[in-house]
Amino acid sequence: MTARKRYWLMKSEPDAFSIDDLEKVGTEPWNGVRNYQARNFMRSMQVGDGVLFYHSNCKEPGIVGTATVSSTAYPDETQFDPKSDYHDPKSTREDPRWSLVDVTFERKLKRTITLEEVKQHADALGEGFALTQRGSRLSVSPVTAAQWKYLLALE
DNA sequence: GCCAACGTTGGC
DNA sequence: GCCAACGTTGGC
Repeated sequence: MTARKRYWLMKSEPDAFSIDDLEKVGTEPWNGVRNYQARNFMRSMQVGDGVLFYHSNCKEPGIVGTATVSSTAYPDETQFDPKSDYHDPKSTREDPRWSLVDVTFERKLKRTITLEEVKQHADALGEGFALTQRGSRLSVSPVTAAQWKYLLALE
């Protein structure tokens, strides 16, 4: 079964986990997502899908690199760990509530494509792009092939 | 640190 | 099932 490659935007706070951190570890389980919509997007991911890595809640928010999805979704272990910030007492092993995928470093962009710059291209990106949609706080969201191409051409 | 936007929770 | 209260996100 091969599905057509799809594309995603994944946000991370660089203080917590940056593109440099991903480069260092190579592959990271994308744990801690506790939003159903974001979770559902991860559950629909396929190995090989492209990821735009976005730095949020920092001095210069923007797209800083690319990664690839390197596993399909599986249960996020941190939900079962009482000591974790991400612990969810309502989740059970029999019926895990939260999933994650593994994300593997691909490359850092030569420069940050800042949120400010992305906004200047809002019209070209069209509707339904998370970063230019007002009020969108989803940490995982879909990107079209056209948006992917357009954004990386800005680099 | 402020605050708008939005998701979740829980009383009724 | 409504909705007020509360918590979180994330730009600024």
